Amino acid sequence: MITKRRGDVSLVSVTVDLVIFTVRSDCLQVLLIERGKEPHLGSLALPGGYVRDGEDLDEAAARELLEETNVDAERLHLEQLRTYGAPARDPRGRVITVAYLALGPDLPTPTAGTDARAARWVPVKTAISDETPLAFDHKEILREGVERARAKLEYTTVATAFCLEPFTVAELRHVYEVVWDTKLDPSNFHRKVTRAIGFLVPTGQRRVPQLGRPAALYRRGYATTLVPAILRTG
Amino acid sequence: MITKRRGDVSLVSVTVDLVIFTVRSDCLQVLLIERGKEPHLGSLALPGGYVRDGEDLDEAAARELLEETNVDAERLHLEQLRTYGAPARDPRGRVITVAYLALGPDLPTPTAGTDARAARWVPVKTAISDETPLAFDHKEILREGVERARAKLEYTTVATAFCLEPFTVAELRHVYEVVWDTKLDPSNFHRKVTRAIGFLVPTGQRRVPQLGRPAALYRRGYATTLVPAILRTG
DNA sequence: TAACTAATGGTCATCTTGACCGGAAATCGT
DNA sequence: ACGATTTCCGGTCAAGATGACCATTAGTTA
Repeated sequence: MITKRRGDVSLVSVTVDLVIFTVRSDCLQVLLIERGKEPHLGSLALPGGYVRDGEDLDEAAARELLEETNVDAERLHLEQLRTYGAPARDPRGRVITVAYLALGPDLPTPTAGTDARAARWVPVKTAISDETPLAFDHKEILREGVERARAKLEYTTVATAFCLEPFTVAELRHVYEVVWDTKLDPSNFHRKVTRAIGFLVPTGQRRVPQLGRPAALYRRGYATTLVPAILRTG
Repeated sequence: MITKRRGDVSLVSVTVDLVIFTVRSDCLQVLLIERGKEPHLGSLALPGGYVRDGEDLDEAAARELLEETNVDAERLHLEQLRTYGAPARDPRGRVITVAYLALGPDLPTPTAGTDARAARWVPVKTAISDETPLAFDHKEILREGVERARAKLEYTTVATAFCLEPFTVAELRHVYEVVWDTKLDPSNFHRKVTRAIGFLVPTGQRRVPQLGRPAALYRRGYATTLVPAILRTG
């Protein structure tokens, strides 16, 4: 293991890794790359990379997001998840990684990044299963990302980050159903979501669907916390 | 600024910083140290220190906790808060810090640690005010720690981490009142906490106070999430 | 024009919450 | 000894939230 010191202090490399979720084809999907170099060459992994000199952590996450998905971080919800620093988590030496959670609407199919052979969307159900090995400790990171996303839908308004504006209540409900993997009563969901203060702003427009009654269109409101919360039960 | 590289990759120093809260004399207090060396010599700061070779982040946090407070981390609630890595946050060079939140019962007055001239409890109200300068970005970290602690009391059972077992419902209520800086209705609070599943385990014992009716004694239950949650309102 | 589908509104029993009252169980002062 | 005082803790009640479910609305399709 390579170890350098600055004075009495050990030095480490710092990376950011991204858990990027979207809702695609009725399914919560995560962006994974096929690693293009060692270690773990060819393995599936979370996209990420080294934090550069003079770069803040959030900046590094936004930059990696742009590189891997060609989507401006402005349009996504991006928040820090947790930092992972087990001494042996990377065979190259002491590398700690700051994991970020990114939530966005159905994004363009990503191009392969610099260090990756390929990048693609993988259903979360597949990615977290034991049959899908992931590089480093990325499976643990992914699992915590899923749990964080699920929990945040309860008491924050982040679910709207999965929707392209303007969106319908049904689209928002679909997000909840997919992320939580449950069915929700359309009528009760409609009531909750429209009464929650600052959650949705009606545009006055309507969208005519393939089938059924046209639905009102909304934009995100100013609220970030959801009161009252929408709780998972059962 | 000192910068070293390993191959193409910049190397940074990693520290852990601790936001240690306790409830003392009707007041939420945070453990601060007076720095014993540069930079920010003499300033108030959060306790913390460098992560050592071969040491996991949680281990480093537990070790620093022990060094600064002489309290075994087993008895405290310890969780990662967030990682701070603004490029210029430390004049010594690139140093990122993994902040931890620690919650515990009224702890023994701490001894000064290795890098500190003195360590003492400071009321949070004082510590976050503009009249109290803190070293580095520690004021921002402290503010986020306070907000995290307040939020966690709503939907988790961590409030019991502030209590020495066994404890009474009134002691637990006191924790909520101090952390949230509100008054709570004793009767309604009693109903909520005793009905919340897995929150409290009755010991069958009672404690006779200076004044008033004896109170039943409880221990922590198995639950970590609080259902139903106890929400702050108004 | 009837059938179909999805959006959205309404009803109702149940549960939770906050405000508040009152009894229980201890100590203290006289 | 006995009431005053304090705190614990149980009970009541109205208001609001929730889940289950039905009804209406507004489109398309056969």
